[in-house]
Amino acid sequence: MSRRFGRLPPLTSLEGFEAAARLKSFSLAAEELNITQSAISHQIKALEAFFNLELFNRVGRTVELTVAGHDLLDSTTKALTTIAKGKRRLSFYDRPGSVVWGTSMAFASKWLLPRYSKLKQSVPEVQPWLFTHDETYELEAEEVDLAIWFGDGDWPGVTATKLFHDQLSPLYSPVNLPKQAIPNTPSDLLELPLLHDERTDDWLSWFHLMELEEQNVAQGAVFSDSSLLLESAIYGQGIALGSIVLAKDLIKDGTLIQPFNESITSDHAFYLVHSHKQTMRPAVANAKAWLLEEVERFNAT
Amino acid sequence: MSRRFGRLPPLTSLEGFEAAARLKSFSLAAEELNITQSAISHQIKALEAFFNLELFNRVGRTVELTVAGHDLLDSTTKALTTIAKGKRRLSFYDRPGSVVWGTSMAFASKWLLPRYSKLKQSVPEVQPWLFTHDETYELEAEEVDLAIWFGDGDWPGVTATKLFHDQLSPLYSPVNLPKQAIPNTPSDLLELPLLHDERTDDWLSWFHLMELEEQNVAQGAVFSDSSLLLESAIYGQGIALGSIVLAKDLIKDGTLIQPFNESITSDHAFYLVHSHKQTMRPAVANAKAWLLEEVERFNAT
DNA sequence: TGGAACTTATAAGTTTAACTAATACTAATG
DNA sequence: CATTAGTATTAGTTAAACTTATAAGTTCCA
Repeated sequence: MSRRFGRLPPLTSLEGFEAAARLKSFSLAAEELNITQSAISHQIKALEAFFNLELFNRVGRTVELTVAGHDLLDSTTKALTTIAKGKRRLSFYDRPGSVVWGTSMAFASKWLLPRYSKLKQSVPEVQPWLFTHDETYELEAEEVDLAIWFGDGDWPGVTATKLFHDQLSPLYSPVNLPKQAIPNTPSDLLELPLLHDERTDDWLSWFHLMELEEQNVAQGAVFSDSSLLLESAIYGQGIALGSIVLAKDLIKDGTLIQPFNESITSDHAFYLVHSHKQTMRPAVANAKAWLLEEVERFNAT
Repeated sequence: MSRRFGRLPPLTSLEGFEAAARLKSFSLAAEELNITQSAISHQIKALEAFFNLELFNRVGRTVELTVAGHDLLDSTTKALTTIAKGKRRLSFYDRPGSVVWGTSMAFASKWLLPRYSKLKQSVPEVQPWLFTHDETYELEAEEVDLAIWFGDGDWPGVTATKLFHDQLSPLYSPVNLPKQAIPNTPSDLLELPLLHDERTDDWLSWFHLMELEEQNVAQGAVFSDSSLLLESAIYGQGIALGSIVLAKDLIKDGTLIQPFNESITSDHAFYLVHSHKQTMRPAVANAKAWLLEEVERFNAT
């Protein structure tokens, strides 16, 4: 029977090599790994013998990687990173309830967080970790078990389940917005500070939907984060063209008022995303099931 | 100073773990790695102690991975694969001229191969390895140094340099096509067998360009590989709507005739692609430089 | 039902790879 | 040119990895 990976280089030496290559010094590498400089020297020598190649040029009292050494560093770093991440993943099995979520600030604060107590009730063992990040795309779903991304659902290498389409409609605070400012007709809105999403032509689309053409909507504050947009509206700083999905709870309890039923629908949606390559811990599977149920319930109301 | 990857698990044990997990047997793993069953047992135990987790359920005289074990297998396989590929990359430094090319069959046979002797002249030390593959996308540029891909140039994680846009025009063999069949006007073509690319509406586009609308072009052979398409035309089997870029040499030496100057231009182009993450061996850099020069010369004619 | 055929696990001893200590060597520095 | 700061080497030590031998448990089948 023949091995799957052929004869591998001495794996322990790779750790020393990586440190030496990164720090450009055998001594510093030795210090970092709490072994002697001599040990590093031996490790490098073993690797050089294995590959039958010089990995470092010894110039004076310094060392620098050869081209081959550089090449080896690439794959070594990648491999060790993979192992380190794997170790981190395994550490979650110690705390069997851990589920690592990756979501935008807005989704976390306006949807997920308000439902955490329900999650706790429904799946008591789940102990969530919440990682928020600005852009939908940034993470390679490696350390995150479940992510919520906003987009068109077309991401390679992941499993994406649509949760809900986003819809935008004007929203204001009945408490904090000055009484005389409260809008009765769509054109009243033009008298108010308009609060914008990053896509500043959304307001234009909305007025277009209401058959009010060619309005000047380029006034008012712009928020990169739609959670801040809603909060600004809550503070009475104007009228937001906000997500009625994210604001649903706030609308229900009267914190925000949606004066007109009309809303513009985005072609983007919120998706539940996870790696289809990685193994799913039981707690993660439970949390996923809970989320999908909760979304269904949410969509039904 | 603290280590970059934290304390790593015993790396040698990972190889044993991978084999045991894959083969679902400690004994078979031992056989594969030419060590004893006992050694595997110890390795697994060491890993289980390190992670403080069961990696296998021992059921009767068989073993099966736990969920955590499955998870660890994911990252271990990935890491070991990376190391094995890294080793393979380093092996090319032994034969310092090796350059691994990845191209489509068509580009290899119609463009690259005819120029190999020039490459040899210009960069004598280069010893090329040619990997052909059907689809542009399939390879993660890991073992391939230089690839030529056909597409829109928008691929993540790689450096892509445009070589030339593709253009399609009718082509036939003056020798093998029956004399009476030789076309004088575009509409003559409709009397001949039309040879197609996979995108079978290209012929329609060409007739449209010639202001001959709504023709029935759905006759004749279809080739998945544009190299075969040209060869079919060379054999006189019909008239191909072929790439005048790939066929340039053949047109020049009279093997193929391009009866009309008009050609349709694709929005896709040929790109030279390589990883921007991986280190480039000197021979690869030389080969790249040669290719770009050669393409410039080719485009100038 | 009992024992042959396979497993994995364990205890004890061995080998070998990895590491240390001490020192040699070399290049840079002031 | 001595000092300092790095790597290399040699020889010896330690600890990890492995082997041998055996135990203990399952499965299979006569």
